[in-house]
Amino acid sequence: MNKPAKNAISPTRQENYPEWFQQVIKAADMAENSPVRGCMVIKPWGYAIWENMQRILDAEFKRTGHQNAYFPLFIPMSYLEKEAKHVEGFAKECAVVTHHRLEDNGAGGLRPAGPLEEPLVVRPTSETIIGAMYAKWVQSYRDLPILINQWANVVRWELRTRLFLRTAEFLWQEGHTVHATAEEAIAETHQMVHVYAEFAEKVMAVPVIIGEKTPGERFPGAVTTLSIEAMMQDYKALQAGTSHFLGQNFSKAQEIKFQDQNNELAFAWTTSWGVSTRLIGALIMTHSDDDGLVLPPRLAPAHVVVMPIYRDDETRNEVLAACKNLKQELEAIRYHEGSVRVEIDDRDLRGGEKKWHHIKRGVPIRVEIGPKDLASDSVFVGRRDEAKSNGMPRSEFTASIASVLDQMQNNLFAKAKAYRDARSVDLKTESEFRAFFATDDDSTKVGGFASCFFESEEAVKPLLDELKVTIRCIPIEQEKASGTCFVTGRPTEQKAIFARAY
RNA sequence: CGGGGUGUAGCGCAGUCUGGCUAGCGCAUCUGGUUUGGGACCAGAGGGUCGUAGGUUCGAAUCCUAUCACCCCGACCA
Repeated sequence: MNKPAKNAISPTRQENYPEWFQQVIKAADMAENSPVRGCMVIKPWGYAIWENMQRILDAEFKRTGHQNAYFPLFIPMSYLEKEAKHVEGFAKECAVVTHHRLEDNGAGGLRPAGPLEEPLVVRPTSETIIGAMYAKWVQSYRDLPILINQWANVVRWELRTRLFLRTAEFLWQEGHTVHATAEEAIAETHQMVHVYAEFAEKVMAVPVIIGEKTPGERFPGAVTTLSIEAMMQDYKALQAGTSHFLGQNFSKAQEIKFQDQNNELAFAWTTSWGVSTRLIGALIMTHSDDDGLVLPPRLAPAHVVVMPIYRDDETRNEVLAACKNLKQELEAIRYHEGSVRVEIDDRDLRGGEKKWHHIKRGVPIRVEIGPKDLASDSVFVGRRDEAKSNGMPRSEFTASIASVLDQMQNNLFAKAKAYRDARSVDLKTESEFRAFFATDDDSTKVGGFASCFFESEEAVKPLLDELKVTIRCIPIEQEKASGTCFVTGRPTEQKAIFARAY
């Protein structure tokens, strides 16, 4: 049977966006659901993207003075109870270990043996366990700041899960820092949200808005939560990273105290910040098209896939040798923090099938080399962002590869930004707001980012609940201004981005 | 937790109402052949505790009871 002639992915984005998202992941072979409810298996192609993210972010964390460490997966339940808002926020979604060891149940199966004295919570986030250690480590102002990050998995027992966007277990990094002053901690919080924004825009080619969360959307126990917000192709917002100023809430709950330079005992100021495998979801939903995954070159596990074309064993060796030679030459070319990454695909598959395989996986550049190309010392090149392939002299290809990759990277960002800006509006009244978020039966693609003055969360909540819209953030870079609340009509200086969200 | 739905080959499904050939189809896989600068074609093959347990019956994928799992809508989602 022939595959659809037009698009590799069915349904298309227009037809059914959520289903399209699942199909892109499947077609690119990035991840799949596991036998464990809500938990995904990240397959090599997906994991390689994560490794690229890790490597680049980790270098940024180190550059900004942080070190990596590792803390336990299990947290004594009592630790979580110490900060009231924190418990409230996380209790419902915690997985809890109540027993240790297994024994024969007498029916050929197993059963848990000994109950634990105190249940252990599988970390939903590590503020409490890390704070408990910090309390021991911090005695003097000379012990500060503590700037530590950990790469880990966390578990949040969500009721409804979706690959990469919300899974019961996910991979992330969490930075946890301790400072002597509020100013320093606040500066850290801002520094890290800017690291995330820079990463999103420069590496992921995903335009983001940096903003502050309103009290209702804040991390439980935080004084201030900063986030980066991105717009997906269905115009919904995705929170892609957060950075929290925790004030002294956790240090008081956990007794993180130190003697300052005036010989007085003071509670420390803490922060935490994190990004997760959800970034991969953001990547997919920002750039991919109806032919599958589209990867920004800086994160692509392979920049170039080389496909040898041959009919018989005679040409095979010759063509393969040329492919290996090209791979070697390309790999000697520097590209950002490494070199050009090249794969040779000499699997025994038909050419068309191979080509589509790599299109669906989002490889930026495909190169085909056959006997005719050898004769003319040229290569046949296809770009993921262009429908047609073109022949060109081999030397021209190798000389331009780095700049072509950069150009593709920049194009992706520009395209995503234009897409977002086209759906970002300023709205002044409730009727404008309702019209903007009105549900269209023919399409799930309605709404976008609405920038509006609002009096308070309470004042707009009923309308937001009705329309399933949330306050994403109060952008930190917007100009100070005053206007009138789009719901109550009363004067206010608060202005936020409103959107439907994942 | 409330409402609805589905469990049959790796994936997608038909068959269930009305019990009865050896449980079938498409895709995928494997083999052989013809092909090959573009998602091939022909022929053949392998692959199933019909979610699980019990019951009714000469006979159960099909009827009955219980149970488990998953999906959709809602609630929930710092």
